Amino acid sequence: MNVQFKKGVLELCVLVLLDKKDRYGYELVQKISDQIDISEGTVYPLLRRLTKEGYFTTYLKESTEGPPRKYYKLTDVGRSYYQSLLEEWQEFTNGVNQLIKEGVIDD
Amino acid sequence: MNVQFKKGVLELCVLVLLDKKDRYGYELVQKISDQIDISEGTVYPLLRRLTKEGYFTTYLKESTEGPPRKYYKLTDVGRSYYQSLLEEWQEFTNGVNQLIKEGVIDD
DNA sequence: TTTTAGTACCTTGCAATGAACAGTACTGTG
DNA sequence: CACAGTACTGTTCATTGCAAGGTACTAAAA
Repeated sequence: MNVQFKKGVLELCVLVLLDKKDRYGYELVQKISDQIDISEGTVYPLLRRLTKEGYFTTYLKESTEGPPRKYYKLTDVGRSYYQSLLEEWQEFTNGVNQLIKEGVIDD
Repeated sequence: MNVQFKKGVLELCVLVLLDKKDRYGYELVQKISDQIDISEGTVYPLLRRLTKEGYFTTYLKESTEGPPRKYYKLTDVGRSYYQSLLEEWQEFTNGVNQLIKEGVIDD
């Protein structure tokens, strides 16, 4: 899986998953890994940065399956940011896919 | 336009456009800029790298509209690389879009 | 009790690449 | 000649995912 493609997208993936419900870090890693190959070591610094920037808040919650979990919760600012990032992603991929189409059909 | 999304994709864009016909650098910049916002300063080092790696060959051609143009031509190796990169892109964006869908519909 | 395995979180140095900037060179036109 | 448009080049920097290497908690097995 091309590392460079992934840049900038992890952020979007995390935001998407948190839009609907709070999740803990390991869970985010697992959900994302279902679809794209990522490194766990990447996600935590990212979560910390986005929290620091005000997009998430965090809280601890005891778990019956292991150690306490640190949950991440999207803020209003985070939700707003997510929506603009999602738009950018769609605009961007449409542009690339358009180019792919043009490349294929000539001009 | 999110800079990080673009990483790794410029390569694909250039390869796509050259798959069907030889093009010169400035033309590539223009065609890509039609769809996504890029910096000219980025493309030439990329073209040089991909040429060095054997994916393109180059030739000069006089132009009636300005200075001579340096054309880029995809090699067989380049074509092969393009096809695998295209597959990766599609796999990757499918994965991300799947996550976006899941994020939206919950789990 | 200690060890192990699974769960869950954290840190650091590095590689890669797009942007921004600052040029150079060619050609035709005014 | 100067200018504008065409076309190409080089360098430094910021950003972020990877890989590697941990730490800590809990329950179950030895």
